[in-house]
Amino acid sequence: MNPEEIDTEWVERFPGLSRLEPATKKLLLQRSTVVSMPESTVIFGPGKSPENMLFLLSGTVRVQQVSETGHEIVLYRINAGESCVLTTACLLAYDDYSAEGIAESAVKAAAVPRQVFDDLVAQSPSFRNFVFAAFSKRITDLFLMIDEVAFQRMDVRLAHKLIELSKGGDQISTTHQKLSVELGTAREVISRQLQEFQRRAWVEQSRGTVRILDRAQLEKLAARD
Amino acid sequence: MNPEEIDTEWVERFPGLSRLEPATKKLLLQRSTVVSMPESTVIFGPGKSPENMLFLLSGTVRVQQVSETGHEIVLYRINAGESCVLTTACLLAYDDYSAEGIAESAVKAAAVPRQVFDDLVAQSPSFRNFVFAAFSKRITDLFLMIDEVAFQRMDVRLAHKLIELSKGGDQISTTHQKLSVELGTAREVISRQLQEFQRRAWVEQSRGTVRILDRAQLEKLAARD
DNA sequence: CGCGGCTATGTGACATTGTCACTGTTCGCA
DNA sequence: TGCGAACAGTGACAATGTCACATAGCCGCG
Repeated sequence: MNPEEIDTEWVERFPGLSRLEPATKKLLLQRSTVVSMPESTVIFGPGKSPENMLFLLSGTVRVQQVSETGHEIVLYRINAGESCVLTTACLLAYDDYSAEGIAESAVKAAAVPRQVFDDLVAQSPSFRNFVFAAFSKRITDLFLMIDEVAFQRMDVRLAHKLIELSKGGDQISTTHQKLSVELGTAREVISRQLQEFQRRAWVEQSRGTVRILDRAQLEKLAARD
Repeated sequence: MNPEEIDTEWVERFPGLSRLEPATKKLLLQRSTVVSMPESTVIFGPGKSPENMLFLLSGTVRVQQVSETGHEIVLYRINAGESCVLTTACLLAYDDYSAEGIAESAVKAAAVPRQVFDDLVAQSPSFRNFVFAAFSKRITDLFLMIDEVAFQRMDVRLAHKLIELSKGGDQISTTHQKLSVELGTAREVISRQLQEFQRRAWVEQSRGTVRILDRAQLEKLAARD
């Protein structure tokens, strides 16, 4: 909790919630607290179920999975304006699973107690709509991810990920190791693919960064699906 | 709808619903209709959103995905006692996606109109609980599936799938092609793996069937994760 | 400055899996 | 009986994963 940054109007700036009934907004604001967490905080994980539902106001949370074999893969990210509802709900129901949520940057979020969340779902049709839409989006995204992991070529997936991580810029600060976790593959595979991209003058590498030289070509490859 | 098979007590036999409040049960029974569908019915799919939520009373529904490349993979099955809530909800929210649900056997289900479903969520805490538990289970299962597809060896996955499909018996009626769709791989890969299993005398093959000879060895391999 | 120690990256050999283009086999049925 | 469709087998090759290393850049510290 960060007193000087309390924002009693956060609901208005939350895309999915601004159209709620006034009474619902009031309840949300009254019964929630705004919390801040530094980068790298483990927000939830094995044996660490949160007791609150979070609504992300700023920052991003990376949700990833570590399998028994030590392999890791990034499942998805929760950005400002989205909620952890589903992941939180999952943890409440099945606390023996292996995904964890990590603050990828400093994070500010509204924490809503479980009971309040339940009341909101009961009271507000538009809040129900918001929650079910979030669940639905997540499930359909997971469907697409399964399809990609199972059937997509690595070069296409890497090109796609580079475009995504560049966020419009041309410089990406990351390592081959981190990229391999993003895609659920081995570091060596990333190294080889990046070398091939470099050979084609699509990217330029230096220790810890990848610079995009020919975005158009990368996008063309990424579109192959 | 199948008049002679109407079962006004189905709610009682539904594991997740039998503990609902009496008023909720009554509402469910009054406002739903029991429908029957023959095997191979496409219950939902691209461009075919159902207007009702289904609660499966008997039979199973296979949910699979067809990607643009023509590859297929089975995502999960819905068995008697479970509901299509999530998949249906997904379709309502994002009707441009590619998963489809197919009756794997003759299916009997209770159809609940969307509006009634919404009312139930609003009214009944235990129905909410049921719905969120279903969503949560599905999402955690999808997490596990992503992990398996990304990191598990094919022989382990096939052994696992054979055990699962055998349902305790030793005879499985399926083709290499169907097994490849179950695991999201190519038919040739299944053929090779089954030949290896056969060489080790773990299974016996004939056209359209696989017979398990050494379940213990298959289970031992399947446990490798 | 130079020297470890750490992290990041490169490399080659090999195993596994996916793809392609076939062939052969079995089954149902006209 | 012959034909077509579905099912299964095969070999060559490409793509990806695994392993055991080697090499290179970075940083703090004496």
